[in-house]
Amino acid sequence: MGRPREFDIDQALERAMRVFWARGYEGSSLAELTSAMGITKTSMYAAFGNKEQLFRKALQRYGAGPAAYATRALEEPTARAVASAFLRGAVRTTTPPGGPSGCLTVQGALASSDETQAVHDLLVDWRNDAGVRLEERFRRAVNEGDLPRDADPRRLARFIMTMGFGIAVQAANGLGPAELDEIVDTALLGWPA
Amino acid sequence: MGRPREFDIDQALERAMRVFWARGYEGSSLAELTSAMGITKTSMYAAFGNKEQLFRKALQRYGAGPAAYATRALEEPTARAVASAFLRGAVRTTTPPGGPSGCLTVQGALASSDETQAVHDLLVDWRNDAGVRLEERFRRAVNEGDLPRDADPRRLARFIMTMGFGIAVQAANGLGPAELDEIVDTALLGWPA
DNA sequence: CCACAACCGTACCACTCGGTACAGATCCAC
DNA sequence: GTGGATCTGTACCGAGTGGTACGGTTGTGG
Repeated sequence: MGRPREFDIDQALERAMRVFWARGYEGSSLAELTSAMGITKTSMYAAFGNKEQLFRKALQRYGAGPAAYATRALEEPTARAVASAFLRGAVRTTTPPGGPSGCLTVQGALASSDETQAVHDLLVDWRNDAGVRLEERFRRAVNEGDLPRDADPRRLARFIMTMGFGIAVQAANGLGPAELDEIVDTALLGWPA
Repeated sequence: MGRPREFDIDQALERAMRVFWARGYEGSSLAELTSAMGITKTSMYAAFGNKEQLFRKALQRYGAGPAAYATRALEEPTARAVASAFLRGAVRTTTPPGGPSGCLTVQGALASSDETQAVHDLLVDWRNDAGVRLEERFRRAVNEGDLPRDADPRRLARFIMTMGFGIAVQAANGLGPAELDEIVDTALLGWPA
């Protein structure tokens, strides 16, 4: 039906994701986005709707790609292994050799002007969801006796999430994976049991 | 001498600081800034130079005001007390009852477009300086026998800074002081000695 | 009292922003 | 091969951006 699109929609989305990752939502202009995607504004609007929807799809891709470590970590056998895998995944993702430093979901829109509020809220939910999944995993660990009975899963999950966010900022600050791994080691010193 | 200015420059700067705090550098338009400051663009340019210099002065004010806890914490007698005071100060500053949540130096310009690069770099330096001061304090603690001889001051400082940044993100995410204090407790469980 | 210096407000500047109208190009189904 | 559907590029839109020119206003020093 009709003229087929001349660009690879997947590759274009990947490139848009990287721009958002490096520049944040507000800092990414349509000009830079479409230039990186190798298409014109018109094609972008036809394929993705508008800037906000492009960001939403880029965020989905981020969750399924670079941030998939967060979901994979939940499958580790013990709570400690989950925490460790989560944080080390965060380290690797926020310091990719050839890509932008930091975390898309943190740099995307931490502060919010009126018009970016929707995106801001979207990211708040995204980050909170990640924390909830971690909390549920730790709750399971308590039930399974993997964590002490008096351990507080919510508290532990919030602690790990806090470390993850902090790692994202440190990565944006210029710290490399080796230094961040040391920080993770330090953070896990007080881990229960 | 000429006509004296009709507004309180200190109060105007305070209000500008709060706008930057809530909106970030890019998200703060001159219209919103000057409206909050209660002056016109012309007066703002006459008094502060331009948007970037206004931000620099707002950042100075932030360091001397809301973020002064970071310097005060260094005066605590033990390394543990320093770490605790630092993080609890971060909690209180990032969750002010009537003010914007989060930390100006984190939300200000985490991601950087080309034109905000200067501000971005300024904030990177600011954050790194805070880490260095903490590191020096912990090094002193090792020398004084307050921390174990095999403790790594830089590593500990980076860990505490990471927690501070994470707390800022969690505050922007909606967590309150009580929940953040719990996280601080959890973080300090593994503190040496 | 008056000249000069500084401040204030309006009106404006070039530019960029996200977004769109429209015409031409390119394909598939019939 | 032709109609209709879709994609592409250009040219454009109104609104908002940071920043400024300029004339009117308000003060102080001589």
